[in-house]
Amino acid sequence: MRQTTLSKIYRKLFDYFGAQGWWPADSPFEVMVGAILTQNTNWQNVEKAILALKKKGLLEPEKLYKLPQKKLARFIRPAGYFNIKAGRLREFLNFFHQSFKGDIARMKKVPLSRLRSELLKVKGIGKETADSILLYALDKPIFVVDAYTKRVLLRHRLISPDASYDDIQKLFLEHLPRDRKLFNEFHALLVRLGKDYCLKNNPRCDVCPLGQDGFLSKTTRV
DNA sequence: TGCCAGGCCGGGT
DNA sequence: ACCCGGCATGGC
Repeated sequence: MRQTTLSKIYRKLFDYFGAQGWWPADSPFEVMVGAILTQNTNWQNVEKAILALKKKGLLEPEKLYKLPQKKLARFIRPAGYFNIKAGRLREFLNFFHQSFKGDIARMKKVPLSRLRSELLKVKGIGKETADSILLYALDKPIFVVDAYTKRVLLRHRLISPDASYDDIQKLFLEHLPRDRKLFNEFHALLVRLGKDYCLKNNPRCDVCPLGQDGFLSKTTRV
């Protein structure tokens, strides 16, 4: 891939869609909770769960930390997998409390690579969730790869079907300036494109902003 | 009405 | 190192 390929795609998406204003949340803590709740789940359902917690004033580090898992599960029910996710949130909240006393600023002081490996040790936090937390809650310069990212890149022949998370992440990290605002906006734009034009069952390739037959020539294939 | 949504884990090969 | 089943609600 040429250096400019991703930059061109970014410019094209930004010109077309404009700024996406991610992550939709009132606080970094809400981003972290949302990142776990949205695992393999429609964002609309996550919003319901978030709202349920907000209504009870529970969407704060200490409050949620003290909430029994059983009750937590009841509030986040609309987000699906609620028992699994209650357990995962519990794991994360323990980590957040024990390592940083529930303090975002304290957490932000840890260097990116070390914080990432610590997050990945938390049961229930995988690469995408960790990177979402790092980028969108803590302003760290890391790129988030998700199902939309893969689908869009695959459709435009910029990756092979068996490309791994790390393969795809490397593309962005190695071909773009290390700029957290760029990473933030770019990923949000890819999701937007994925939602509006690159759906699994209803693709609208004929009117895709990046072009119908793949964005660039075949020589740019990875 | 079935299919899908901003994954991850644990056990098996 | 992969592959698969399980986890669950709500919208279209």
